[in-house]
Amino acid sequence: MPAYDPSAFPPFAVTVDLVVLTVRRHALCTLVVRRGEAPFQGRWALPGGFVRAEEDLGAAAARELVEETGLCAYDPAAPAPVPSNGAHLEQLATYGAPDRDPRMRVVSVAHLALAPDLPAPRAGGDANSARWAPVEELLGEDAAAGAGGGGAGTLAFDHSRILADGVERARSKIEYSSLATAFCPPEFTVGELRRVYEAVWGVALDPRNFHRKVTGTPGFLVPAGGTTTRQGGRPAQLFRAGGATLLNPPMLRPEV
Amino acid sequence: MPAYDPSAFPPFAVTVDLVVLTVRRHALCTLVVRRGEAPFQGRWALPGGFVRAEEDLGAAAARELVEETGLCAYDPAAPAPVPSNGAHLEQLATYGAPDRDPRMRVVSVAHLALAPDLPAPRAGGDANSARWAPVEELLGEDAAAGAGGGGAGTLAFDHSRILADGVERARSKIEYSSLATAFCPPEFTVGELRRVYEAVWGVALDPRNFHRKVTGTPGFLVPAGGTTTRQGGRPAQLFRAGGATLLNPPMLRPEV
DNA sequence: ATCATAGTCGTCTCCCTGACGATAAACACG
DNA sequence: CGTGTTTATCGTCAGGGAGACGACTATGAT
Repeated sequence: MPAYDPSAFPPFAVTVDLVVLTVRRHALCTLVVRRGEAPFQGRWALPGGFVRAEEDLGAAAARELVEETGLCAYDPAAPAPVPSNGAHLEQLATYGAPDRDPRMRVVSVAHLALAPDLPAPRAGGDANSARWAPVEELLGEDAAAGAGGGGAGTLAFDHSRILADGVERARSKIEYSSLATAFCPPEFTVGELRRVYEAVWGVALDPRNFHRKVTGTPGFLVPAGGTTTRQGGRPAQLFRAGGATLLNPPMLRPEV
Repeated sequence: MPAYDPSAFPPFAVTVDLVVLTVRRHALCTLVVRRGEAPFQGRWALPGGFVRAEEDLGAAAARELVEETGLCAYDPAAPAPVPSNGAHLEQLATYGAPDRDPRMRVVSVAHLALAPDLPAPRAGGDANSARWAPVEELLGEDAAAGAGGGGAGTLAFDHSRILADGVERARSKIEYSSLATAFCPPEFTVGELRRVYEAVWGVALDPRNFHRKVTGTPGFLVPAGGTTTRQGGRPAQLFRAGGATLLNPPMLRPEV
């Protein structure tokens, strides 16, 4: 085995790609930007960019998140003071197939961000080249776009795979953590939280059992001023996310 | 935002580091190698190495695994034919703090490998510079080594963090998947599987309830010839891993 | 023969969950 | 102003799974 030689290593570019998920109009959506350049020109892609020379991976992801959405990533270690435009950010996985970028060897550290519903995307200054796309539309949950897998509306590079991995991570993680509150504004109702679960999982949940589960789990929700708001029918109690991060026992998504 | 310019990117080195876990003598152990060079010379570190120019990340990890242990990583997609010296291999996370290697900017894609108990480590030809170290000894589950966190026996670089993340991944993943069988030989008894859980979680489990759970979960275990073996008392039935990869409902580790 | 060690089968109770009835509090109508 | 609709919230009930154990079985060690 060759010795660890700092001067003889293959040159890599390292980027971060972002899977930014939100719930809009009862559907799970992700932020995509239109490519203006050579490979996959005109196709939609996940936002991302190069990691700078003296920048940590998480910092690069947070920087890209601000540039693309204006969202401020909050540290999971921090206590309650979540800014109103805060988003959950975590590392997802790293993708480095030799041919994933035809121009050169690029290793991309994908990150997953969960954000509450936002007014409109602003692509770092360039408008209309970014949008919230329903995940179902991009992934075609039902075997999209004929043979080969490279359907019409599929994302550039291996971004479809990255998106699929990010969505699956989000779907499984809200089972056993309180992460679903990251999709909600600072104060929210039980019904709003339930609609988040329904949108992410793509299923319908029983309102009564859901209410019992989330209000009965200590530390999950704390009443926020006991106030109410309206969204249709009877006013609902407002909550904010409690300190608990782990849901035990978990709330398993219904099978089949 | 600067355009995607392939010729102007900061130079990175990309490596893979391996958290190879196994269960030896009732204890969760990991493979560590002794560093012979400049930074952290003489300290123990996780095995790893550079990703080659035309090599996929997973391939690089599998190559390192063979070089260090002789273990052959099997693809999770593959069916039953698991080689006797096969190991589970999956990507863990990527670590890229700017100062994690004092010599240059190195981004390391850590991987997690789970292997059955092996005779003895062979460090790619170099013996006695590799060993199976009990995880508890390396991580000091009980706030090891005074202040600062850089205790006496701690690993080089940020490898203690990587190891901790890998161990936590393994601990949580055997809850809801059949991954614990990766620590066992192709044929094993329920008691051996239980001792794996006990070693990984560091708890004692009720043999009766454990037996009921694993034999009652369809697809988890399949009887292997109905044969028996001895390990002390009454002979036990032999099983091999079934096709099921997900455990539903999960087997949650006891709290506190 | 007796003991120690493991494996395996049962039982009992508690808690959680899914299914679903019932009530409450707002709004949109006519 | 009543009625219907929508949503929130509380209750009830049956079934399943898990923790706590008792009991029995089949080996080897003494």
